[in-house]
Amino acid sequence: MLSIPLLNGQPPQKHTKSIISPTRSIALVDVNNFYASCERLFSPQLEGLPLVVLSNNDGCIIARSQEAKDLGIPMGAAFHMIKDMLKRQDVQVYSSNYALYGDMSARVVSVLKSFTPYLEVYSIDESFLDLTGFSDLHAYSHNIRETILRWTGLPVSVGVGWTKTLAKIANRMAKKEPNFKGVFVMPNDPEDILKRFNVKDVWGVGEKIAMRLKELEINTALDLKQANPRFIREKFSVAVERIVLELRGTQCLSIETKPPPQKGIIVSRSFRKRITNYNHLKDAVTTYTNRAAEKLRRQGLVANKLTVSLRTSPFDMTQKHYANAANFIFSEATMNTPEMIQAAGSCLKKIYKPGLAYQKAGVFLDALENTQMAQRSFFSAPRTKRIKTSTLMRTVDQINATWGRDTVHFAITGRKQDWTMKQNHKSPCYTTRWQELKQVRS
DNA sequence: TCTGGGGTCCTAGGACCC
DNA sequence: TCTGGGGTCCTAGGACCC
Repeated sequence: MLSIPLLNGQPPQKHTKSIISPTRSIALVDVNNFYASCERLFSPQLEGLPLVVLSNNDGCIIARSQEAKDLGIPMGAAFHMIKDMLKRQDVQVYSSNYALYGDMSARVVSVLKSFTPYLEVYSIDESFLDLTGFSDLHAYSHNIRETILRWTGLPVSVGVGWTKTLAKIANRMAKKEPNFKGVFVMPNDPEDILKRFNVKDVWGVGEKIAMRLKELEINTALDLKQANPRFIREKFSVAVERIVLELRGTQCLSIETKPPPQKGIIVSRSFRKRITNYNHLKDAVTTYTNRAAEKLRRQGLVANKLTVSLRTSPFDMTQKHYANAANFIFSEATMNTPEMIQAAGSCLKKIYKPGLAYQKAGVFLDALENTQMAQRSFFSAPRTKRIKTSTLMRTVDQINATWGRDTVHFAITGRKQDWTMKQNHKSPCYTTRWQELKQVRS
Protein backbone atom coordinates (compact mmCIF):
# COMPACT_ATOMS: atom_id res chain seq x y z
CA MET A 1 0.00 0.00 0.00
CA LEU A 2 1.11 3.49 -0.69
CA SER A 3 0.51 6.02 1.97
CA ILE A 4 0.88 9.73 2.29
CA PRO A 5 3.74 10.45 4.68
CA LEU A 6 3.53 13.33 7.06
CA LEU A 7 5.61 16.39 6.48
CA ASN A 8 8.37 15.19 8.80
CA GLY A 9 7.20 17.56 11.46
CA GLN A 10 7.57 20.62 9.26
CA PRO A 11 4.58 22.92 9.08
CA PRO A 12 3.16 23.38 5.62
CA GLN A 13 4.34 26.56 3.98
CA LYS A 14 1.81 29.30 4.52
CA HIS A 15 0.31 31.33 1.78
CA THR A 16 1.19 34.95 2.54
CA LYS A 17 -1.97 36.95 2.05
CA SER A 18 -0.32 40.08 3.42
CA ILE A 19 1.75 40.53 0.30
CA ILE A 20 -0.37 42.59 -2.04
CA SER A 21 0.58 41.86 -5.58
CA PRO A 22 -1.12 43.47 -8.57
CA THR A 23 -0.89 40.20 -10.44
CA ARG A 24 -1.65 36.78 -9.14
CA SER A 25 0.33 33.65 -9.70
CA ILE A 26 -1.71 30.59 -10.50
CA ALA A 27 -0.29 27.13 -10.96
CA LEU A 28 -2.01 24.30 -12.75
CA VAL A 29 -0.75 20.94 -11.57
CA ASP A 30 -1.87 17.89 -13.47
CA VAL A 31 -0.84 14.26 -13.56
CA ASN A 32 0.70 13.17 -16.84
CA ASN A 33 -1.43 10.55 -18.63
CA PHE A 34 -3.24 10.07 -15.34
CA TYR A 35 -5.13 6.79 -15.85
CA ALA A 36 -2.24 5.20 -17.70
CA SER A 37 0.18 6.30 -14.99
CA CYS A 38 -2.07 4.82 -12.27
CA GLU A 39 -2.15 1.43 -14.00
CA ARG A 40 1.60 1.46 -14.35
CA LEU A 41 2.14 2.34 -10.73
CA PHE A 42 1.34 -1.19 -9.59
CA SER A 43 2.89 -3.01 -12.53
CA PRO A 44 6.36 -1.54 -12.82
CA GLN A 45 7.23 -4.11 -15.46
CA LEU A 46 5.03 -2.02 -17.78
CA GLU A 47 7.44 0.92 -17.57
CA GLY A 48 8.44 1.91 -21.08
CA LEU A 49 5.72 -0.16 -22.76
CA PRO A 50 2.79 1.43 -24.59
CA LEU A 51 -0.41 1.22 -22.52
CA VAL A 52 -3.99 2.33 -23.08
CA VAL A 53 -7.03 2.57 -20.83
CA LEU A 54 -10.53 1.93 -22.19
CA SER A 55 -13.80 3.71 -21.45
CA ASN A 56 -16.65 1.97 -19.67
CA ASN A 57 -17.83 -1.07 -21.56
CA ASP A 58 -14.36 -1.31 -23.09
CA GLY A 59 -15.76 0.99 -25.76
CA CYS A 60 -12.99 3.35 -26.77
CA ILE A 61 -9.55 4.65 -25.81
CA ILE A 62 -9.69 7.30 -23.10
CA ALA A 63 -6.09 7.40 -21.89
CA ARG A 64 -2.71 6.59 -23.36
CA SER A 65 0.80 6.36 -22.02
CA GLN A 66 3.40 8.48 -23.80
CA GLU A 67 4.59 5.40 -25.69
CA ALA A 68 1.05 4.75 -26.93
CA LYS A 69 0.73 8.38 -28.02
CA ASP A 70 4.04 8.05 -29.88
CA LEU A 71 2.62 5.05 -31.75
CA GLY A 72 -0.07 7.38 -33.07
CA ILE A 73 -2.97 5.68 -31.27
CA PRO A 74 -5.70 8.33 -31.34
CA MET A 75 -7.72 9.44 -28.32
CA GLY A 76 -11.31 8.23 -28.52
CA ALA A 77 -10.62 5.48 -31.06
CA ALA A 78 -13.12 2.61 -30.96
CA PHE A 79 -11.40 -0.33 -29.28
CA HIS A 80 -12.92 -2.98 -31.52
CA MET A 81 -11.62 -1.20 -34.60
CA ILE A 82 -7.98 -1.02 -33.51
CA LYS A 83 -7.82 -4.18 -31.41
CA ASP A 84 -5.62 -6.08 -33.85
CA MET A 85 -3.27 -3.19 -34.30
CA LEU A 86 -2.86 -2.90 -30.52
CA LYS A 87 -2.03 -6.57 -30.31
CA ARG A 88 0.54 -6.39 -33.08
CA GLN A 89 2.26 -3.46 -31.36
CA ASP A 90 2.15 -5.26 -28.01
CA VAL A 91 0.13 -2.47 -26.39
CA GLN A 92 -1.07 -3.20 -22.84
CA VAL A 93 -4.84 -2.75 -22.57
CA TYR A 94 -6.77 -1.92 -19.38
CA SER A 95 -10.46 -1.40 -18.63
CA SER A 96 -11.00 1.72 -16.56
CA ASN A 97 -10.69 1.25 -12.81
CA TYR A 98 -12.25 4.33 -11.22
CA ALA A 99 -11.84 3.10 -7.66
CA LEU A 100 -8.08 3.09 -8.20
CA TYR A 101 -7.97 6.45 -10.02
CA GLY A 102 -10.22 8.15 -7.49
CA ASP A 103 -8.10 6.97 -4.60
CA MET A 104 -4.83 8.03 -6.23
CA SER A 105 -6.37 11.38 -7.08
CA ALA A 106 -7.21 11.98 -3.41
CA ARG A 107 -3.62 11.21 -2.45
CA VAL A 108 -2.24 13.73 -4.94
CA VAL A 109 -4.62 16.39 -3.64
CA SER A 110 -3.61 15.75 -0.06
CA VAL A 111 0.05 16.29 -0.99
CA LEU A 112 -0.82 19.49 -2.87
CA LYS A 113 -2.65 20.83 0.17
CA SER A 114 0.62 20.78 2.06
CA PHE A 115 1.94 23.36 -0.40
CA THR A 116 -0.98 25.78 -0.19
CA PRO A 117 -4.48 25.69 1.26
CA TYR A 118 -5.65 27.94 -1.60
CA LEU A 119 -6.37 25.20 -4.05
CA GLU A 120 -9.17 24.23 -6.39
CA VAL A 121 -9.58 20.58 -7.34
CA TYR A 122 -10.61 21.08 -10.93
CA SER A 123 -10.87 17.49 -12.12
CA ILE A 124 -9.74 14.01 -11.17
CA ASP A 125 -6.20 14.81 -12.31
CA GLU A 126 -5.89 18.61 -12.20
CA SER A 127 -5.74 21.26 -9.49
CA PHE A 128 -5.28 25.02 -9.60
CA LEU A 129 -3.08 26.46 -6.85
CA ASP A 130 -2.94 30.13 -5.89
CA LEU A 131 0.76 30.83 -5.45
CA THR A 132 0.45 34.61 -5.31
CA GLY A 133 3.19 36.05 -3.13
CA PHE A 134 5.64 33.16 -3.37
CA SER A 135 9.09 34.36 -4.31
CA ASP A 136 10.73 31.65 -6.38
CA LEU A 137 7.88 30.09 -8.32
CA HIS A 138 10.23 28.04 -10.40
CA ALA A 139 11.91 26.34 -7.46
CA TYR A 140 8.63 25.92 -5.60
CA SER A 141 7.01 24.29 -8.63
CA HIS A 142 9.89 21.86 -8.94
CA ASN A 143 9.51 21.08 -5.27
CA ILE A 144 5.82 20.29 -5.79
CA ARG A 145 6.60 18.05 -8.69
CA GLU A 146 9.34 16.12 -6.95
CA THR A 147 7.33 15.68 -3.76
CA ILE A 148 4.34 14.23 -5.57
CA LEU A 149 6.55 11.88 -7.54
CA ARG A 150 8.29 10.68 -4.38
CA TRP A 151 5.16 10.29 -2.27
CA THR A 152 2.67 8.90 -4.77
CA GLY A 153 4.81 7.66 -7.65
CA LEU A 154 2.85 9.78 -10.13
CA PRO A 155 4.54 12.21 -12.55
CA VAL A 156 2.96 15.68 -12.73
CA SER A 157 3.47 18.82 -14.79
CA VAL A 158 3.27 22.30 -13.31
CA GLY A 159 2.42 25.42 -15.33
CA VAL A 160 2.35 28.88 -13.77
CA GLY A 161 0.70 32.01 -15.15
CA TRP A 162 -1.23 35.09 -13.96
CA THR A 163 -4.60 33.62 -14.83
CA LYS A 164 -6.05 30.14 -15.08
CA THR A 165 -6.04 30.35 -18.86
CA LEU A 166 -2.35 31.30 -18.95
CA ALA A 167 -1.54 28.60 -16.38
CA LYS A 168 -3.18 26.06 -18.68
CA ILE A 169 -0.96 27.17 -21.54
CA ALA A 170 2.12 27.11 -19.32
CA ASN A 171 1.21 23.58 -18.30
CA ARG A 172 1.13 22.52 -21.94
CA MET A 173 4.58 24.02 -22.40
CA ALA A 174 5.87 22.13 -19.36
CA LYS A 175 4.75 18.87 -20.95
CA LYS A 176 5.92 19.60 -24.45
CA GLU A 177 9.54 20.51 -23.87
CA PRO A 178 11.55 17.80 -22.04
CA ASN A 179 14.21 20.38 -21.12
CA PHE A 180 11.72 22.09 -18.82
CA LYS A 181 11.56 18.96 -16.66
CA GLY A 182 7.83 19.26 -16.10
CA VAL A 183 7.75 22.88 -14.95
CA PHE A 184 7.10 26.06 -16.90
CA VAL A 185 6.58 29.56 -15.52
CA MET A 186 5.06 31.99 -18.00
CA PRO A 187 7.56 34.80 -18.73
CA ASN A 188 6.65 38.47 -18.25
CA ASP A 189 6.40 38.87 -21.98
CA PRO A 190 4.54 35.77 -23.17
CA GLU A 191 4.10 36.89 -26.81
CA ASP A 192 6.59 34.39 -28.18
CA ILE A 193 4.80 31.56 -26.46
CA LEU A 194 1.31 32.69 -27.46
CA LYS A 195 2.39 33.24 -31.06
CA ARG A 196 3.27 29.57 -31.40
CA PHE A 197 0.17 28.33 -29.58
CA ASN A 198 -2.72 27.22 -31.76
CA VAL A 199 -5.99 28.94 -30.82
CA LYS A 200 -7.82 25.60 -30.86
CA ASP A 201 -5.67 24.45 -27.93
CA VAL A 202 -6.63 27.40 -25.74
CA TRP A 203 -8.75 26.37 -22.73
CA GLY A 204 -12.42 27.03 -23.48
CA VAL A 205 -12.00 27.12 -27.24
CA GLY A 206 -13.55 24.01 -28.71
CA GLU A 207 -13.91 22.73 -32.23
CA LYS A 208 -16.86 24.90 -33.21
CA ILE A 209 -15.49 28.16 -31.90
CA ALA A 210 -12.02 27.45 -33.27
CA MET A 211 -13.53 27.10 -36.75
CA ARG A 212 -15.37 30.40 -36.49
CA LEU A 213 -12.27 32.11 -35.13
CA LYS A 214 -10.23 30.84 -38.08
CA GLU A 215 -12.74 32.45 -40.43
CA LEU A 216 -11.89 35.73 -38.73
CA GLU A 217 -8.18 34.93 -39.22
CA ILE A 218 -7.65 34.41 -35.53
CA ASN A 219 -5.29 31.45 -35.63
CA THR A 220 -3.05 31.68 -32.59
CA ALA A 221 -3.46 32.43 -28.91
CA LEU A 222 -1.70 35.74 -29.61
CA ASP A 223 -4.26 36.64 -32.30
CA LEU A 224 -7.04 35.98 -29.82
CA LYS A 225 -5.31 38.00 -27.11
CA GLN A 226 -5.05 40.96 -29.48
CA ALA A 227 -8.66 40.76 -30.63
CA ASN A 228 -11.11 43.39 -29.44
CA PRO A 229 -12.96 41.91 -26.44
CA ARG A 230 -16.22 43.73 -27.26
CA PHE A 231 -16.12 42.53 -30.82
CA ILE A 232 -15.52 38.98 -29.60
CA ARG A 233 -18.41 39.27 -27.16
CA GLU A 234 -20.77 40.36 -29.92
CA LYS A 235 -19.62 37.66 -32.33
CA PHE A 236 -19.42 34.88 -29.75
CA SER A 237 -20.30 35.17 -26.08
CA VAL A 238 -19.11 36.49 -22.74
CA ALA A 239 -17.35 33.16 -22.26
CA VAL A 240 -15.03 33.80 -25.23
CA GLU A 241 -14.60 37.43 -24.24
CA ARG A 242 -13.35 36.23 -20.88
CA ILE A 243 -10.74 34.10 -22.61
CA VAL A 244 -9.42 37.20 -24.39
CA LEU A 245 -9.15 39.05 -21.08
CA GLU A 246 -7.55 36.11 -19.33
CA LEU A 247 -4.93 35.89 -22.09
CA ARG A 248 -4.19 39.56 -21.42
CA GLY A 249 -3.57 38.77 -17.78
CA THR A 250 -6.88 40.05 -16.42
CA GLN A 251 -8.23 37.49 -14.01
CA CYS A 252 -11.84 36.59 -14.81
CA LEU A 253 -11.91 33.06 -13.44
CA SER A 254 -11.13 32.85 -9.76
CA ILE A 255 -9.92 29.89 -7.77
CA GLU A 256 -12.86 28.17 -6.08
CA THR A 257 -11.40 26.60 -2.99
CA LYS A 258 -14.80 25.34 -1.82
CA PRO A 259 -16.66 23.22 -4.34
CA PRO A 260 -20.10 24.75 -5.02
CA PRO A 261 -23.10 22.48 -4.40
CA GLN A 262 -23.81 20.17 -7.26
CA LYS A 263 -26.62 21.10 -9.63
CA GLY A 264 -27.43 17.78 -11.17
CA ILE A 265 -26.63 14.09 -10.84
CA ILE A 266 -26.32 11.77 -13.81
CA VAL A 267 -26.12 8.01 -13.97
CA SER A 268 -26.08 6.76 -17.53
CA ARG A 269 -24.52 3.79 -19.16
CA SER A 270 -24.26 1.86 -22.41
CA PHE A 271 -25.36 -1.75 -22.27
CA ARG A 272 -23.07 -4.68 -22.84
CA LYS A 273 -25.47 -5.89 -25.54
CA ARG A 274 -28.35 -4.18 -27.27
CA ILE A 275 -31.63 -4.47 -25.37
CA THR A 276 -35.07 -4.90 -26.86
CA ASN A 277 -36.89 -6.36 -23.86
CA TYR A 278 -38.87 -3.81 -21.87
CA ASN A 279 -38.31 -5.54 -18.53
CA HIS A 280 -34.56 -5.57 -19.01
CA LEU A 281 -34.65 -1.87 -19.77
CA LYS A 282 -36.66 -1.33 -16.65
CA ASP A 283 -34.10 -3.28 -14.61
CA ALA A 284 -31.34 -1.05 -15.94
CA VAL A 285 -33.24 2.18 -15.36
CA THR A 286 -34.18 1.07 -11.84
CA THR A 287 -30.58 0.27 -11.01
CA TYR A 288 -29.37 3.63 -12.34
CA THR A 289 -32.07 5.38 -10.32
CA ASN A 290 -30.90 3.59 -7.22
CA ARG A 291 -27.29 4.71 -7.80
CA ALA A 292 -28.37 8.28 -8.47
CA ALA A 293 -30.41 8.32 -5.25
CA GLU A 294 -27.39 7.07 -3.29
CA LYS A 295 -25.21 9.85 -4.74
CA LEU A 296 -27.93 12.35 -3.90
CA ARG A 297 -28.19 11.33 -0.25
CA ARG A 298 -24.42 11.14 0.16
CA GLN A 299 -24.37 14.88 -0.50
CA GLY A 300 -27.32 15.66 1.72
CA LEU A 301 -29.47 16.76 -1.20
CA VAL A 302 -33.02 16.22 -2.40
CA ALA A 303 -34.27 16.31 -6.00
CA ASN A 304 -37.31 18.03 -7.46
CA LYS A 305 -37.03 16.51 -10.91
CA LEU A 306 -36.08 13.19 -12.46
CA THR A 307 -35.43 12.55 -16.13
CA VAL A 308 -35.05 9.24 -17.94
CA SER A 309 -33.36 9.09 -21.32
CA LEU A 310 -33.16 6.27 -23.79
CA ARG A 311 -31.51 5.82 -27.15
CA THR A 312 -30.50 3.43 -29.88
CA SER A 313 -26.92 3.39 -31.15
CA PRO A 314 -26.14 6.33 -33.43
CA PHE A 315 -23.70 4.00 -35.24
CA ASP A 316 -26.32 1.39 -35.98
CA MET A 317 -27.30 1.60 -39.64
CA THR A 318 -29.83 -1.23 -39.50
CA GLN A 319 -32.51 0.81 -37.73
CA LYS A 320 -33.59 4.42 -37.58
CA HIS A 321 -31.88 6.25 -34.74
CA TYR A 322 -34.19 6.97 -31.83
CA ALA A 323 -33.42 9.09 -28.76
CA ASN A 324 -35.92 10.45 -26.32
CA ALA A 325 -36.32 11.60 -22.74
CA ALA A 326 -39.16 12.19 -20.33
CA ASN A 327 -39.19 13.82 -16.93
CA PHE A 328 -41.14 13.74 -13.73
CA ILE A 329 -41.58 16.65 -11.33
CA PHE A 330 -42.01 15.56 -7.72
CA SER A 331 -44.72 17.32 -5.75
CA GLU A 332 -42.09 17.73 -3.06
CA ALA A 333 -38.32 17.38 -3.30
CA THR A 334 -37.33 13.83 -2.45
CA MET A 335 -34.46 11.52 -1.55
CA ASN A 336 -36.65 8.43 -1.34
CA THR A 337 -35.46 5.62 -3.60
CA PRO A 338 -38.80 3.79 -4.06
CA GLU A 339 -40.51 7.07 -4.99
CA MET A 340 -37.84 7.78 -7.57
CA ILE A 341 -37.97 4.25 -8.96
CA GLN A 342 -41.70 4.65 -9.48
CA ALA A 343 -41.22 7.99 -11.22
CA ALA A 344 -38.50 6.51 -13.43
CA GLY A 345 -40.82 3.67 -14.39
CA SER A 346 -43.55 6.04 -15.53
CA CYS A 347 -41.02 8.07 -17.56
CA LEU A 348 -39.68 4.96 -19.23
CA LYS A 349 -43.18 3.88 -20.19
CA LYS A 350 -43.70 7.18 -21.99
CA ILE A 351 -40.61 6.94 -24.19
CA TYR A 352 -40.26 3.20 -24.77
CA LYS A 353 -40.99 2.13 -28.31
CA PRO A 354 -41.19 -1.63 -28.87
CA GLY A 355 -39.15 -3.32 -31.56
CA LEU A 356 -36.03 -1.21 -31.20
CA ALA A 357 -32.60 -2.37 -30.09
CA TYR A 358 -31.55 0.08 -27.40
CA GLN A 359 -27.93 0.91 -26.64
CA LYS A 360 -28.02 3.28 -23.69
CA ALA A 361 -30.22 4.64 -20.93
CA GLY A 362 -29.71 7.30 -18.31
CA VAL A 363 -31.25 8.81 -15.21
CA PHE A 364 -30.78 12.48 -14.27
CA LEU A 365 -31.70 14.11 -11.02
CA ASP A 366 -32.20 17.82 -11.34
CA ALA A 367 -33.35 20.91 -9.45
CA LEU A 368 -31.43 19.79 -6.38
CA GLU A 369 -31.78 21.39 -3.00
CA ASN A 370 -30.23 21.05 0.37
CA THR A 371 -32.27 18.69 2.54
CA GLN A 372 -32.77 21.33 5.22
CA MET A 373 -33.76 24.09 2.80
CA ALA A 374 -36.22 22.08 0.74
CA GLN A 375 -39.65 23.56 0.18
CA ARG A 376 -42.55 21.50 1.61
CA SER A 377 -45.64 21.02 -0.44
CA PHE A 378 -49.15 21.70 0.75
CA PHE A 379 -49.88 17.97 0.61
CA SER A 380 -46.63 17.09 2.31
CA ALA A 381 -46.50 13.77 4.15
CA PRO A 382 -46.77 14.14 7.90
CA ARG A 383 -43.53 14.74 9.74
CA THR A 384 -43.45 11.28 11.30
CA LYS A 385 -43.68 9.60 7.92
CA ARG A 386 -40.95 11.78 6.47
CA ILE A 387 -38.66 10.93 9.34
CA LYS A 388 -39.39 7.24 8.89
CA THR A 389 -38.51 7.42 5.20
CA SER A 390 -35.26 9.26 5.72
CA THR A 391 -34.26 6.92 8.52
CA LEU A 392 -34.90 3.93 6.28
CA MET A 393 -32.81 5.46 3.49
CA ARG A 394 -30.01 6.33 5.86
CA THR A 395 -29.95 2.82 7.23
CA VAL A 396 -29.84 1.23 3.79
CA ASP A 397 -26.96 3.53 2.82
CA GLN A 398 -25.06 2.72 5.99
CA ILE A 399 -25.42 -1.03 5.59
CA ASN A 400 -24.23 -0.82 2.00
CA ALA A 401 -21.33 1.43 2.92
CA THR A 402 -20.18 -1.02 5.57
CA TRP A 403 -20.84 -4.35 3.92
CA GLY A 404 -20.47 -3.49 0.26
CA ARG A 405 -22.65 -2.19 -2.50
CA ASP A 406 -26.09 -3.81 -2.81
CA THR A 407 -25.89 -5.82 0.41
CA VAL A 408 -29.39 -4.47 0.87
CA HIS A 409 -31.18 -3.41 -2.27
CA PHE A 410 -34.58 -2.66 -3.65
CA ALA A 411 -36.31 -5.43 -5.53
CA ILE A 412 -35.03 -5.97 -9.07
CA THR A 413 -31.91 -3.82 -8.77
CA GLY A 414 -28.43 -5.22 -8.49
CA ARG A 415 -28.72 -8.40 -10.52
CA LYS A 416 -26.26 -9.19 -13.25
CA GLN A 417 -27.97 -8.90 -16.60
CA ASP A 418 -27.29 -8.33 -20.27
CA TRP A 419 -27.04 -4.63 -19.64
CA THR A 420 -24.24 -4.65 -17.06
CA MET A 421 -20.89 -3.30 -18.10
CA LYS A 422 -18.26 -5.14 -20.04
CA GLN A 423 -14.84 -4.85 -18.37
CA ASN A 424 -12.62 -7.55 -19.72
CA HIS A 425 -9.29 -5.96 -18.90
CA LYS A 426 -9.68 -4.57 -15.43
CA SER A 427 -6.78 -4.27 -13.01
CA PRO A 428 -7.31 -5.00 -9.29
CA CYS A 429 -8.40 -2.22 -6.93
CA TYR A 430 -4.96 -2.18 -5.35
CA THR A 431 -5.56 0.64 -2.94
CA THR A 432 -9.19 0.17 -1.94
CA ARG A 433 -9.89 -3.57 -1.71
CA TRP A 434 -7.81 -5.87 0.45
CA GLN A 435 -9.32 -8.88 -1.25
CA GLU A 436 -8.04 -7.84 -4.64
CA LEU A 437 -4.61 -6.96 -3.32
CA LYS A 438 -4.30 -10.44 -1.84
CA GLN A 439 -5.23 -11.99 -5.17
CA VAL A 440 -2.30 -10.21 -6.75
CA ARG A 441 0.16 -11.58 -4.22
CA SER A 442 -1.01 -15.18 -4.23
C1' DT B 1 -20.33 -8.09 -31.72
C1' DC B 2 -18.06 -4.09 -30.19
C1' DT B 3 -17.95 3.60 -30.50
C1' DG B 4 -17.80 6.48 -22.32
C1' DG B 5 -19.70 9.06 -18.51
C1' DG B 6 -20.46 13.10 -15.75
C1' DG B 7 -20.47 17.69 -15.34
C1' DT B 8 -20.87 23.35 -16.03
C1' DC B 9 -22.16 27.65 -18.11
C1' DC B 10 -24.43 30.53 -21.52
C1' DT B 11 -28.01 31.98 -24.76
C1' DA B 12 -32.25 32.29 -27.20
C1' DG B 13 -36.82 32.14 -27.05
C1' DG B 14 -41.29 31.22 -25.00
C1' DA B 15 -44.54 32.17 -21.24
C1' DC B 16 -46.13 35.33 -18.44
C1' DC B 17 -46.87 39.81 -16.13
C1' DC B 18 -48.33 44.68 -15.87
C1' DT C 1 -59.30 49.54 -39.35
C1' DC C 2 -56.57 49.50 -35.72
C1' DT C 3 -53.88 45.56 -31.22
C1' DG C 4 -47.44 48.21 -27.05
C1' DG C 5 -43.51 48.03 -24.62
C1' DG C 6 -40.74 46.51 -21.17
C1' DG C 7 -39.57 43.40 -17.93
C1' DT C 8 -38.69 38.66 -15.46
C1' DC C 9 -38.40 33.83 -15.15
C1' DC C 10 -37.82 29.30 -16.91
C1' DT C 11 -36.29 25.76 -20.08
C1' DA C 12 -34.07 23.44 -23.87
C1' DG C 13 -30.20 23.05 -26.32
C1' DG C 14 -25.47 24.18 -27.57
C1' DA C 15 -20.70 24.39 -26.48
C1' DC C 16 -17.24 23.13 -23.75
C1' DC C 17 -14.53 20.58 -20.21
C1' DC C 18 -12.04 16.28 -18.36
